Parts: sequence; C-alpha cells; structure tokens
Amino acid sequence: MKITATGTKEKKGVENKNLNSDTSLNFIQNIIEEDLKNNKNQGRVHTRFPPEPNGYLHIGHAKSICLNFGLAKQYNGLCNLRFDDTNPTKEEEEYINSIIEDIHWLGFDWEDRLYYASDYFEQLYKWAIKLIENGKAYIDDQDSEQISEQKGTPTKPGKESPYRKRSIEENLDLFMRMHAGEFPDGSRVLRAKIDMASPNMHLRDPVLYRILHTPHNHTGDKWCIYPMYDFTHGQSDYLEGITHSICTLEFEVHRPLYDWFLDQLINGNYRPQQIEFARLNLSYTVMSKRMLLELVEQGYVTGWNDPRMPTVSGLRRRGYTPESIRNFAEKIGIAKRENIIDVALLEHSVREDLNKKAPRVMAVLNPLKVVITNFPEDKTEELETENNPEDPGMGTRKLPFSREIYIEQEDFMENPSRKYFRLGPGREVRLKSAYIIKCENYIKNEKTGEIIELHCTYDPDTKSGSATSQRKVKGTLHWVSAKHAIRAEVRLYDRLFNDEDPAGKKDRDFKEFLNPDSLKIPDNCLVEPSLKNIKHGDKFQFQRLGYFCVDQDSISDKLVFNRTVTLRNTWAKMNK
RNA sequence: UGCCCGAUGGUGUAACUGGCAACACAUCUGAUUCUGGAUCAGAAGAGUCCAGGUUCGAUCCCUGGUCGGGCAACCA
Repeated sequence: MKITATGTKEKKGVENKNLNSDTSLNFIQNIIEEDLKNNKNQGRVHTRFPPEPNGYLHIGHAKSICLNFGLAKQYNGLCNLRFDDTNPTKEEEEYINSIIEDIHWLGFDWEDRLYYASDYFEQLYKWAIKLIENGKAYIDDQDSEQISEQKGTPTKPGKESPYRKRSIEENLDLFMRMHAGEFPDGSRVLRAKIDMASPNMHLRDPVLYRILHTPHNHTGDKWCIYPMYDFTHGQSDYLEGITHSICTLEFEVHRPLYDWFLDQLINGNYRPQQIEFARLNLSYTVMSKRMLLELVEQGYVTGWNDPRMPTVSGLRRRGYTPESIRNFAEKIGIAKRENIIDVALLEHSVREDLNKKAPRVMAVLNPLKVVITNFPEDKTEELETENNPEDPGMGTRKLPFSREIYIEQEDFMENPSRKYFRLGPGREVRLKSAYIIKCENYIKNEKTGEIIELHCTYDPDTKSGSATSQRKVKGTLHWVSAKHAIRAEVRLYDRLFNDEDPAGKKDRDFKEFLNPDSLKIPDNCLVEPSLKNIKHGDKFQFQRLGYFCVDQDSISDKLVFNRTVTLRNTWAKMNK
C-alpha cells in the first residue's frame, strides 16, 4: 500500500515537471495569450521600458527590463526604450548614458526605437488644447498648497476649485499664455475636469501641466510648461503603438486615469493596456532610488557602481554576468504579491554561471609560509594544472612550485579536531595540482600565539597526474610559490546590510543596519604568476575561496580583485 | 476607516481556469571528488489566511471577515 502510494507520487511529479516546463505562464503571459487569441491590436505585442533618467538602474529595473524585452522576444514583438523625461528639474544626461549602457550590457537592444517622452511634447500640447475645447480641462490660478487642501483625503471628498467653471475661451487664452511664458513658475496649472469627489484621489481633477521655466535636456528652452506623468505616459504608449504597458503595482490606482485620457483623446481599434506587477525586493539591501542616492551622496559607498550596490553597474563591477542576472530574473517569476527575494538566489545564479565559465586559479588571502624541507633549494618545478574541471576545453596551464610556498593561515591548526581535514602537526594534505605534504614542525610566536611558519616534507611519489600518485588524503589546499607569487589587492565584499529588510523598519533609519564589515581588504594577498596579464572585468575562481573579478582600479603594477561571491562552504557552515 | 490590490512550505513561483499541491533557492542526509566547490541520489518541510456557501468534489467560483500593501507631490 505504502509503496504504491509513493510510486504514484513520484510518477506524478515527473509528469508535472514536463507539464510545467512548457505550459506554466505568468499572469501577464496569460493576458497576452488571451489577447493574441482575440486578435486584439491586430495580434501585435509591443512593450516598452520607460525609465526616468534621474538615477542609476538597479536589479529591480533589471527585472522589468528582462520582463519587457523578454515578452517582446517571446511573442515576436518589439520593445522600445523610452526615457520618461517630463521633469527637467530632476533629470540628467549622466543618467541617460548609464541607463543605455546598462541595458545593452544586460543583453537587450531596442534597435532604432530609442524615444523620449519629450519627443511628444508638441502632440501632448495639442491634446491638452483638445481637452480644454471639450470642456474637460481648466486653468487653475491657485498655488499647490491651496489645490492640495481642496483635494480632500482618501476618506473625505475634495472641493471644487473656484476656477473650475471658467469659460473655454478664457481657459484657452490662459493656457496659450502659459505656453508663451507670460506667467511665473507655480502661478497656474492646467487641470483635468473629472470628479473632485471620486474615491480615487487621482481622479480629483489631476494636474496636467505645470509652469517650469527650466531648460530641458532634449528640448532646450523651447518649453516652459511641462506635462505631468499621468498626462504623458498613456499617450506616449499610444503614439508608439505599445500594446502592453507594464509597470509596477503603485501605478494601479493610476490606471483609471490612464484609461480616461485615452477615452478622451483617441478612437479606433487600437489601444494600449496598462498592466501592473510587483516590484522586486531583495533581502539585505535597499532598492529605493532615494536611499541609494543617500548612500552615494553621504559617502557610505564609493558611488553608484560601488560593488556593494544593487545597481546594475555595481553588480557588473562586482563581477556578476548578464547571464546570471537574466537567469535570476527568470527564476524569481512575475506576480502581483509583495515579495522579498532571498539574496541567496541571486548568489546562486552567479555561482551557477561562473562555475561553468571562470578559470580556476590559486590565490592566498592570508599567507602562512611553508618550507618544504626536503625540496631542493633553488629548484623550480613546472606543474601542469587544468583551468576548469567543469570544462576540459578550457585547457591547462603551468604552475611554478618551489621550496617555499604560502598557504592560507586558516588551513593550519595547532590542535585540530578529527573533522578538520587540513594541516596540523603530523598531518598530511595534498597541495592542489602538486604533492602531498606532511607537517613536521611549526614555528610559533609564543607571545602572540601566532603561527609564523610551517616545516613540511613532501612525498615525491605523489605528484598530481603521475602514475604513482594514487595515495589519497582527505584534504586539498590551494597555495602559491613564494618567489613566483604576485602581490595583489583583494577586496572582500559582503552584504551591505546586516538586516534582511533594512528599509522596512518603522522609526529606524535604514543606515543603522549598514554592515560595518561589508568591505575588508586583507594586507598581503598573493596570486599565482599566470595572472600577470589580466584585463579589467576578467573573472576567476580563486580555488576554494570564491569568484573574483578584476576591478577597474587594477593596473599592471597593482592588481585589484573584487570578490563577487564566496564558494558554498559547508565547513564554514558547520562551524557556525 | 473611502477606494484599489494581494494572501500557497523558511523564501519565491506553479497547479492544464473545479479532481486533495509541483518546481527552484535555502535546509538536512548519503555517495562521489586532487576545490569541505561542482556533480549525483535522497529527506524533511505547506494541506493553500479564517468562516460560511455552491458542488460528488474548491488553492481555484460566491459571500463575509482577518491580515498585509498602495493611494492625499505643480515627482515618476
């Protein structure tokens, strides 16, 4: 009976697995498939990624980029890049360039479809006039304080503006004079005439245009009135032929307004649809632009691309690959519920990718000198070692071995337990790609307790790869040859915050949770000599330590590596 | 206390639109290993927020709650 039940269960699991792999769609894909079935919008799928150029892209944006470009690819459609640049007081060219670079780096391309909402200012202006002519918009002479007072609260209806009943002629005249620059900033706005008592705050006569005598990155000083987001986004989608306008949850309450403008301004059988999904939250970090900006401006990190930042440029500098980020985006899925993804999943994604791609090399972070007493004093032996056991196609290289080497301080213990597989008095270990050595003696600073040096003997019959090397020992250590090794700076990065949700604590500033050990730079790191001619961005696995990449600060006289992520480490886990 | 949205193992996402819950990460075994990595095999872990209802049968449909999130910028 029991056996049957188990057997049934297993069989079912396999069936479901196959089923899932080709029929499991997220809710947006379901909507699209339904639309396609109904030949909605002539069966087109056209998405867009619409960043505001007021900050750097982060991993949350990467999720959205993968979604939008991914959907377009999946359904043989297109995805545009559109800068949502309707507020010249906050937006900068620097951000535009970084955004373009980051999206390309992630592996996506919009061909010739790079747009700016500011491309549509002329059309938007005409549409505003049309609304006025139809009695659906009016000029309000009040300042923002008065308007917001009249707006009411979510539970109390608003009051109508005293200017709401202005004649169409007067509204038109005033709007054109606003456009002509006759009025100072903040003196007047154009508002939609909808419903001041609407339970949806966004429908209480939202502001459409404000006066801003500020030159714009793309339109120069052509305009001194600028449209608001709500009056811009849906119409821009329409102008670009967007079919599925995907945004995050906080815009859900804007959707009725999005639709209201389209209702007023367009007709025909094509219309874009706004769909909202839940933004990404990652544990042990913050994702809001405001907080990231604060970290940058107040010097908690070295910049937007500090390797500890969850920005795309930070992750790139940290050593993440575009593939690993795309795979991550795939794995986290798309839904509408609030979520906090475990950073461990992001870390898993890089390890998975780098495991296949990164050449293995030897580096010692905290060197402990080892003298191989029975190895000839001036001899250097060239040992052959594979570059990546996961991929023999990556070839082999030579490793110099000599009488004095360095191993990791953590790889020796004076009084080790039986579960410790490394070096201790009288113990044997294998040196990776070299010989088995035995610890015969050690020198200790009796005052500090520090181990200064180890004296070992090697067994010449145990050379890696040789016919006589069959002897087995439990532990294998990485090492570098003392006289051949190169000094390097190695930056050991860890998570930026100690708390899983630093931004989610009421009455506590997120900066209180900053991890003081998010960056450690040990003093005397040594790497094997084959690393002499590396390039910025090159990625390696430092054997037994983790994945590292060459930082942009690296020069040939002073190599600099960033730790992307450690290897999984069951030993470290056992000792917690 | 108005409107909108959400609720499935520790985390995230599924479940062919009604047939008693799957996958990934994390966790834990064991095998294997010249990386305490990788790989392989396996285990544990939710009975789907609660209460009613419809139905032969509900994670899925209906009703009412509860809890969480969003909405009051001339920001996006």
